[in-house]
Amino acid sequence: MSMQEALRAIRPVTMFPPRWSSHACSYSDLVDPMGAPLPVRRDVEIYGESEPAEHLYMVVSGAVRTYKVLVDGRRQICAFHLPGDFFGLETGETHSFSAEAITNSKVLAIKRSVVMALAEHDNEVARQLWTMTGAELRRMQAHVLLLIKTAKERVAAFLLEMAERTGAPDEVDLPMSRQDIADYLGLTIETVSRTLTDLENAATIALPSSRRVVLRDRNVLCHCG
Amino acid sequence: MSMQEALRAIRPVTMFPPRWSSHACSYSDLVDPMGAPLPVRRDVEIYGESEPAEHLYMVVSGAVRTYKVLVDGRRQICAFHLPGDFFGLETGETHSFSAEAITNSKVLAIKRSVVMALAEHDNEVARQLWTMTGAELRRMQAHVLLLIKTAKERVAAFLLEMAERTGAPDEVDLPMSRQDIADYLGLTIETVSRTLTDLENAATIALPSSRRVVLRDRNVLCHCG
DNA sequence: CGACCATTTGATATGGATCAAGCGATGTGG
DNA sequence: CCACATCGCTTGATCCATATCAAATGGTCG
Repeated sequence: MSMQEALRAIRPVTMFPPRWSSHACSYSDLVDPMGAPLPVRRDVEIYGESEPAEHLYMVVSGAVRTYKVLVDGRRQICAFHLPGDFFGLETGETHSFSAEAITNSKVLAIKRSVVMALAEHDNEVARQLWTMTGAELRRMQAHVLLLIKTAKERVAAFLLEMAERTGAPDEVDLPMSRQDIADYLGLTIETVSRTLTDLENAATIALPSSRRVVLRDRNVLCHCG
Repeated sequence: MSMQEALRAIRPVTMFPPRWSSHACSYSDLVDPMGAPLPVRRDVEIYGESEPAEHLYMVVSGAVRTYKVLVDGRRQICAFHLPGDFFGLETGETHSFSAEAITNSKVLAIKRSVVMALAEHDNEVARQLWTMTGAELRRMQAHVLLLIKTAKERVAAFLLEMAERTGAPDEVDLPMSRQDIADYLGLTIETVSRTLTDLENAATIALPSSRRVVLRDRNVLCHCG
């Protein structure tokens, strides 16, 4: 039985209606049992860093960012999570990041205790948990390699990554703002914007609108920028 | 039974004498079964990236670096591994990095197939594997946060990390060269050197020798540099 | 239409890279 | 035992990619 099958097999216990008001309280206060996919509105926090990690999550629709804010206010986005992606599966007792919906999204919240109990008896579930964490690790390793490259290389790699992950071969609809992209790539919005303009001028990409990118020359994108 | 106890319980099958000649062939060609700690000389490769990941490793003594070399020759050191640390435990079929001894070291090589078989029957071993990967993930996340900071902050954080990990409260003996540090922090040797000199001039650290650092003001080091 | 927000574009500043030279240990051969 | 080569590290001078500051543009919603 795969992880996802296992998760699906858990009978929804309760479904909470989407009636919290903006940032008033944390999403995770409300989602105690595992339930049906829950709507989260744009920019609403799903959990905060250092909160106890009682759940892990799967994106059903929309997009989620996990991030950390440094003391001086700088924000580093750790990852973007798209439909099908799990997030919040750190092994420790508390979350190491915060998570917010980028657009109105639906996420499935799963009680850690339930998964852990399942893993106890089902080796396959335990292995899936490990594999998922390993995939996350690989992504972080790739991110480290990104951060030592030039602005052009980072933006190009980001576009390729997004194209890859959304499945669309050479057209991407970005759910996130320039600020989100900048905070993910360790750049400023101005540099991201300028780099995109440069790529467009070089006919490597096209920008029908600011959130829509057409990859016109994957080859050039791959070989740096 | 803990992971380490489990690993200890595996009877050494063969011990290979340390008789390979420098880079002539990969260390991992020689270490087929799990055996007693094996000596690896300074700068000798333990495994290369994209080699099949047949083993995972534990540092017994010395220090190991895992790294990746980009097409243009830049090298990014992903992690330093000190005695007691495991490395090479990616979940995929092949290693995603290369590993080399920084100083003459001893490493324990463990067959993945043996560990996997063990994990199959022993939930505790499976859980340990997961926890270790989770710890690695956290370290990578911390590394990403490092790479968006200033040179001074990176160097300060590096010194604190090393002090933390070696256990010595305020004196560190660095096993690695300035180039290693630079490639870990995403800086140049010149910048690392200058930053250390600045910290010394500010009486935040002392440098009895280039490889030995005394932390004189942890507080200042924590609050940036 | 007008306010607002995200994005782009322009001008300037700067942190760290690069290029280049000097210095201090360690080791080797005469 | 000392000249000398080597290697890792430090220091200095200059350059450049990206940040920063500032303003213009454009799209969206009341």
